[in-house]
Amino acid sequence: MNTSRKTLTMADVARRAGVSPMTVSRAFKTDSSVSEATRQAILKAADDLGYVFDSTASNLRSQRTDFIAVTIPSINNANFADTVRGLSEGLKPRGLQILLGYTDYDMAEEERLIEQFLRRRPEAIVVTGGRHTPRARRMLENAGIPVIETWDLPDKPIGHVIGFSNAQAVRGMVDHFVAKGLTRIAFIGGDTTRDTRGADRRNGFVAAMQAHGLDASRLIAAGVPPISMREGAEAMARLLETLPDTEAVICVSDLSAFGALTECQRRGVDVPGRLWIAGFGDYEIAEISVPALTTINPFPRDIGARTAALILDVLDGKQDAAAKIAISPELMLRQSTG
Amino acid sequence: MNTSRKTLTMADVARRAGVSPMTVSRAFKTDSSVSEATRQAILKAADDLGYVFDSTASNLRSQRTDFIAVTIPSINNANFADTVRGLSEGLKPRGLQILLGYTDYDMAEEERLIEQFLRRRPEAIVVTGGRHTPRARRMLENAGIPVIETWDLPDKPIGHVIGFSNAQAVRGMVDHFVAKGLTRIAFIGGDTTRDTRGADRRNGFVAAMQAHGLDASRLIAAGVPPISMREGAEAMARLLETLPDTEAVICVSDLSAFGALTECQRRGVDVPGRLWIAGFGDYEIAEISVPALTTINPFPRDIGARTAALILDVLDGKQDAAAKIAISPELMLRQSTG
DNA sequence: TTCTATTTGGGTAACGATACCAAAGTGAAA
DNA sequence: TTTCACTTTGGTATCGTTACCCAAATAGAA
Repeated sequence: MNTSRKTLTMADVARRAGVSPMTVSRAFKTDSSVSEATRQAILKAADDLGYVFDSTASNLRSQRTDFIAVTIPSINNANFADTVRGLSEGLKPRGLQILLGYTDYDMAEEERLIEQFLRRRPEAIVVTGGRHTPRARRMLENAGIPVIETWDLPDKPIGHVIGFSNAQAVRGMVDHFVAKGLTRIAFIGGDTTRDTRGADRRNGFVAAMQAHGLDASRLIAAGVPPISMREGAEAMARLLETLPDTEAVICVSDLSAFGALTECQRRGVDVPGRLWIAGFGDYEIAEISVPALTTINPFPRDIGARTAALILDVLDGKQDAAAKIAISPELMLRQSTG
Repeated sequence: MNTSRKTLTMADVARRAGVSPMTVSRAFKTDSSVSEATRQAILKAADDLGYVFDSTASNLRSQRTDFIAVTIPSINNANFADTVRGLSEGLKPRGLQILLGYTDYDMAEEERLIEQFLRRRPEAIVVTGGRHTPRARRMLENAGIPVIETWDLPDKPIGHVIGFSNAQAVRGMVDHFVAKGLTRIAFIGGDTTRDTRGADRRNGFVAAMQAHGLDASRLIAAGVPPISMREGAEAMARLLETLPDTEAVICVSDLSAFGALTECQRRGVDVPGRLWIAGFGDYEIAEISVPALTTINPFPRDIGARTAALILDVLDGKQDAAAKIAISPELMLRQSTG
């Protein structure tokens, strides 16, 4: 095919099709005014030559990249993956490309990522959470593009917000347990504030317990966040040894909850007979494990879908004020809690 | 801060720092020849103004984007996520950015994605699997950049290959079961060839069974790939009803294997007492579930890390011939198989 | 002090597409 | 036929950075 390594440009295509480069440019845009006949001739010529449209030139001249920058804490998390899926499905019809990066739950890394991304001139930027380094915050404020914070409801948003209060969601779970007559409730989570949403959940747990006048000190720290199944199992082992009279455990995520459940299975501890276990996130495993896990569904895909819809509205000028969209997480009661 | 919406350029920074734009450009590259004093002054000036480097212009002029395009079947799969992690960690020190897209196990979608990506002029492109539409294959062949196919060992690679034979990996599992004296072995997988690696695994199962002179017809089709926990559970229900004398089941992935296991738990079928179950992928759940699942570890992270290393070598000109790197998946024997 | 390396900084053109403006072509109405 | 409204095509300059080439400054050697 294209054996010569010389770069082909629209000028080459234009020459072959007997038109001007300008017309070639138009032929490659769906909505522009070229007669269908010439467009087909041009696309044919381009195909014959093996021409590949060069976005880098287009980006510079048109000052549009069609990139939407998205940062998530981890690429290996089904919840965030669902948000990205919702986002990308909403953006695809408009030809917007996601520029995805993960911060590894590290705000310094997030700052670096945001800086790298802004250099690439995205049309908008979506970040996870409402907490950032001061410099990251400043960069976002001055970026001159729509900024959407997700998975949280920060007090002082940078721009748009689509999320929920992690603390309040956990409070709902605690309220439910207390209503069922439980008092000795524990929380399993990471041992730092690195995962800020995880820390918010723990804070929500403590606040809710205190609001009920209950002991909020049954906190099992299970290593550096994000904690997963293994850490959940280890934490449960410690819980069973140090606080054997615990009646229920709320875990920072379904993954740690499932790990905790497996530890009970290994030790012959009956769930929910002797101990209740709940998670967070409504991962697939929560629904299918035996027993199925009570959890909280924050509708990750919706977060993504609504973020996409918002971005399109803002880019279309249909939305000028900063939006604040609250998602209502749903308590999913299953067998692991009675 | 930067209230005016007018775009700042290097010329603005140059004026403020009292140097030429050319020197500003040098100050933003780490290895170029500017005195440390002027560099600091320039960076200070840039920071004062709120200048943000414009990659789009840089990309065009330098004909380098520092993008590595990567397509994976699904963003919601821990195996592929691990590969991406290995990749991005290997590429980060060189300032290479991953441009990630997912095909949803659809070759037509992969073709569209590849076309979109090539327009952005990446330095290299990594694809999952060795099967593509003819047009996608042609585009990759003519892209003029390194192409790496992963997670497979195709007969006719486009360029470089880093992967393993899915069929052969499953054959190892069958061999093990047969050596243990089992003969009635079933396979649970998706019901189309949409997931080509999944289809390869099923083919490997059939070939291995036939090689042993055993009945290879115990194939449970469990819906449109990729199948996950729920489909695994449904398939197991069907298997237990239609072929109750089955001694062992190999599942196309650990997720479906775990789903199958939960169905056994719901029905009181003892695993491994009455039935063995094995998966593929060595997901975290395989190690922690009760019983732990026998599986095959294809070292997804290694695939990514070695792909990154290969890309760097090729870009450095240290590697000119097409590499063919075979990963050896490891059989992980756990409690679910005796 | 003179002269040769070496470092540091500047000028100019170009990367390849498209925004903007203008002209030519087309068909219907007058 | 002429005019007008509209569609289709072309010409030119430009987006913001950097490759390339060269000059000035500085350092070190003789």
